[in-house]
Amino acid sequence: MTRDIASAEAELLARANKLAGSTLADVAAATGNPVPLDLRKAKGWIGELLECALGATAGSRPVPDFPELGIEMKTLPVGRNGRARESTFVCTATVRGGHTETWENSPVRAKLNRMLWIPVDADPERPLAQRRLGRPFLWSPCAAEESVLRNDWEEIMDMIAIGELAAISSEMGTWLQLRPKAMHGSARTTTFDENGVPTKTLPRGFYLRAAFTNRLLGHG
DNA sequence: ATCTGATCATCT
DNA sequence: AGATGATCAGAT
Repeated sequence: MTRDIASAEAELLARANKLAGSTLADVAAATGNPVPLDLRKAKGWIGELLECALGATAGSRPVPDFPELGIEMKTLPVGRNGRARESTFVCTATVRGGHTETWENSPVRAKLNRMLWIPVDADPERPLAQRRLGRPFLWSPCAAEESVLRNDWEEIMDMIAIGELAAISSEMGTWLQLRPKAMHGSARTTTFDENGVPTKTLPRGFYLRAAFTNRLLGHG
């Protein structure tokens, strides 16, 4: 890593650190965003608020939030017990088969390679506006962690490559899992079955299990 | 349509 | 209570 990337990364972390302890109402006021009553119809609101506050530039492109730094930012909803309340969406899964994607050049690895995690109070008893941000931290997988993540990814992608998407269960994967990622249950995208015939299927995404993010929170 | 941001709601 | 399966909003 070059020195300017390293310092830009440190500067991003410093800016995120200044937000630690703020309420969502504070951040919303500073960025000129209204706070919704709850997240039922604004599920991504906290993530979008923090992207706005920190100046993420990726938009909805399938690249890390801070492309020039190679950093992916994620909010991490934490319950009163200090543990993650939800899995973490990583990115859409390429479900169209073909064996061109490798772990090394996959979008999953590009995002997991360097992440800025921002814990957020997600106590459902506390009104959204009063929830506070925790202390952000940068993370990259160590060799052992990357090996597990890579194995999960390869098992899933191997099944997709041979047309066995329909047989993939959400229970596959130690830390990475494949789950529906769609507007509703009748959404469809194209995949290829075991005979190579184009077939419609529910779009899927890769998610990190809470068992994984809890390790990052010190609850391994 | 398909990507991003995720949490909700239900089942076990 | 935890995990799976379903769903909601916005950008391109």
